[in-house]
Amino acid sequence: MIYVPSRMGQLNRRALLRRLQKLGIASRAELAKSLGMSQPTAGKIVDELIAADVLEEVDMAETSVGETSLRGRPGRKLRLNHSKSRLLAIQLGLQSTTVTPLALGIPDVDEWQCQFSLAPNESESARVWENQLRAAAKKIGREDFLGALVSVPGVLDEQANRILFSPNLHWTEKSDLAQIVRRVWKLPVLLVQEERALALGHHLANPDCEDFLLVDFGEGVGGAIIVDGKPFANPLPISGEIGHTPVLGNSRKCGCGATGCMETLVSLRGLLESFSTATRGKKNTWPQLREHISEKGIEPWLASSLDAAATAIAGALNVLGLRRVFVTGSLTELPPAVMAHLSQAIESGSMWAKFGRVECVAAPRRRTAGLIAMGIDRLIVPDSDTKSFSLQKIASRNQA
Amino acid sequence: MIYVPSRMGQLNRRALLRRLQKLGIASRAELAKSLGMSQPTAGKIVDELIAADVLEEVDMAETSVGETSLRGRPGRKLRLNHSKSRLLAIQLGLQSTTVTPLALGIPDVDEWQCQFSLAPNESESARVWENQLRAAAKKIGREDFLGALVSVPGVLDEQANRILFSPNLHWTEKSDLAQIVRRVWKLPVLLVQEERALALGHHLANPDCEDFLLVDFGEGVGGAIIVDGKPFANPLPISGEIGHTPVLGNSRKCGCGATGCMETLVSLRGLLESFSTATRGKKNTWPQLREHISEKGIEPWLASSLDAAATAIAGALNVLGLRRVFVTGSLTELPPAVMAHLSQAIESGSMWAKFGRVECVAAPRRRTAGLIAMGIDRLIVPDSDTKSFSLQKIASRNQA
DNA sequence: TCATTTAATTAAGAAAACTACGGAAGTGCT
DNA sequence: AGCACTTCCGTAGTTTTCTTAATTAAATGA
Repeated sequence: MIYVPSRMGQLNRRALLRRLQKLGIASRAELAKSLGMSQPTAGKIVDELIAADVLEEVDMAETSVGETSLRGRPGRKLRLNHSKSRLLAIQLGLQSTTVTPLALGIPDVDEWQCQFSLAPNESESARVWENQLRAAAKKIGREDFLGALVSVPGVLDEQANRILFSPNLHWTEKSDLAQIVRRVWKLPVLLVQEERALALGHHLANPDCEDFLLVDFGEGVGGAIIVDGKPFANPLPISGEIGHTPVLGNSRKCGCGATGCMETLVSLRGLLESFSTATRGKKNTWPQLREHISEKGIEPWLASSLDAAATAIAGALNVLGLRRVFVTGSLTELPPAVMAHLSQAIESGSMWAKFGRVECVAAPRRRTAGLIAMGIDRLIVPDSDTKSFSLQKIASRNQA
Repeated sequence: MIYVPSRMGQLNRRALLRRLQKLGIASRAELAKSLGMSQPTAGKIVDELIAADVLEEVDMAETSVGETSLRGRPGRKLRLNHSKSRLLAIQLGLQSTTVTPLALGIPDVDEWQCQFSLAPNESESARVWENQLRAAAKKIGREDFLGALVSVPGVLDEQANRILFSPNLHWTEKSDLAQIVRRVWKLPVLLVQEERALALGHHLANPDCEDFLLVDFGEGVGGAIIVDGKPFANPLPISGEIGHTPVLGNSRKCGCGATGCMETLVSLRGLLESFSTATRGKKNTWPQLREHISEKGIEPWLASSLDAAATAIAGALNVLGLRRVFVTGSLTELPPAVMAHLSQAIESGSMWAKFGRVECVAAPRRRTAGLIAMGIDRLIVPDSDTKSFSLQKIASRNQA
């Protein structure tokens, strides 16, 4: 059954759900007080969300929370429905695709129920992929999902739900991925840019961090921005493309077509290329690199690459007015000296370091959490796109 | 008389006023249709705003607008009140301070009624400044202003209405400028960061441009960002600090305390320094530079400085997902080849250029327009900071 | 057991939007 | 000029949604 937002004001519903995400667990009364809305309003919204299996009441016996004020009738605590799979998550990666059903609770680690590989350069990739999805669909079975969320790499047009540019998975540019998934599951489908999913996931798992830049090092270098607890977006279907910041004096060709992009230096391949050159071709694998660094420390060739990344990141921090960077991916697997160097270089280039502290720390990739966050935001309490608020009109429109 | 927002929902009022800013002139019916709200609602809001002297009806005889649908009763057109000074604008510059009353209509060029200079290194700058303001107050007389808007350089904490850091006007860091102005005029006072005012002004004058980066070249290099027609902001009192993006290989000391900031290369002083070096000290003035460039074109020393600026700008565009840059200030006074080079360099580093066009054009400084935009946004239709929307509560709170 | 305190629900009322309708103010045709 | 037609704007009454106030529920501690 698809969740149909009934007439209650969406803004309050969104606000309440966001707040609950932040608090993790809370009672109706706590939510009402914390949002400044009346108890009856909060109560009604909660009732609706429970009826729609979005929230669930928690038996307080099982959870040991000391937060409760000791006197008076204890509140019935609420949380995101942890016990029922409401979303279908699909991750499209370079080598493999994974699929899993998800409840709305925040998973500690990413776990995928199905995994299958797509041979690269397959002539009919889209068709093959669809068949693999069908197999996964059989395995997973029919639950009443609210929608499917697909994490995809590349440049994504969220409005049109289409991939504009994907240097490593060119076939996705021509196929309508959302359409394919919809054919298999007959659900609302939302494509989510990979890095943005990571950033959202980090935010959902660390709700106190409301403003940060996440930079993911892998095949390329991608970024995503959370401002005010929301993903930063704008009309252009591009954002956080920090890996393609030009680096003066760098002449490597990038997959994007340009020359000198920062990611040609610090992506997996970029680092290995520099490593190979520095060792005169003797060593060129990732484990060798790791070992090499832990023995020799940060050599000049590596320092200059890291500095290039730090420059781009510091520039982004200055322009965005942020003070926190979370780093995920390959760089976090190298000896800690690497992150230390990067962190130090970012700090020296960042304006905010003159007033306060700039943080740059490693973090795990939380893709499924990000997809959940997106699902809640876009499927469960959708934002009626209308910028002008005629609340009642919007409500009635949604009802239809 | 101070404008007290009465009970009508603020969101709709904001939306309506924004739309009218965008349209310039429109009737109640046009506004209602364009916003998707009902005519009675739009009518009521308009009536309120007229009563508060924020809007005025325009005699259609005088304006020749062909837009009107030819049949039916013609609507009574509305626009921002152009005939009455509602705001007091103050511009705090390095050499001089200027003051002027402003109506809400968008001025074509900045005009300031009073101007006075503050000798640098004055021991009691704050006190002297206050006295100068008092003189200006006498000259301007007592109109019923809604508030005062002060354009200030440096790093501004908008929340606290205080200057955190101002490398060229250190005395402003210690004094409470808002308090000083309030002592002179007894009005609500709003400090506005200089570059942000420029960006807002550009937006108000060109309402179709809803997303852009503005870069101002002068004593330093400052930037400001408009996303979705609104100034981009976040918790940190810093943003758009594009001039302090580190440039690899640049070892000039910056006023901010760091080394290698981009603005040490392309600020007025930075350019002249490079110019002087390139001509072995023979030439070092701005007119000489202008002439030199128009004779010799873009020499390598200049090209590399411009490329550094372009790199920072392109990086910002990629991260923010923007495709438009407006450049104001000194760079626009140089021969057109300079802007052409910059524009070209930005394009080659920007991701969006691979999908569509990236624009980089010169624009005039529209500071007063920016202050008006800020005044409308923050004084006339203030945004109740509350993020959770309990519309009625907010309304009653404002009433009190 | 009962007063106290806090939570949740119910009922009644108010705010701000909406729809529907009617008069006003134009154009264009006869 | 008169009349049909169209569009604008305001009034009146309705609907939606939130609020406050009152009530019931569920705990603690004397």
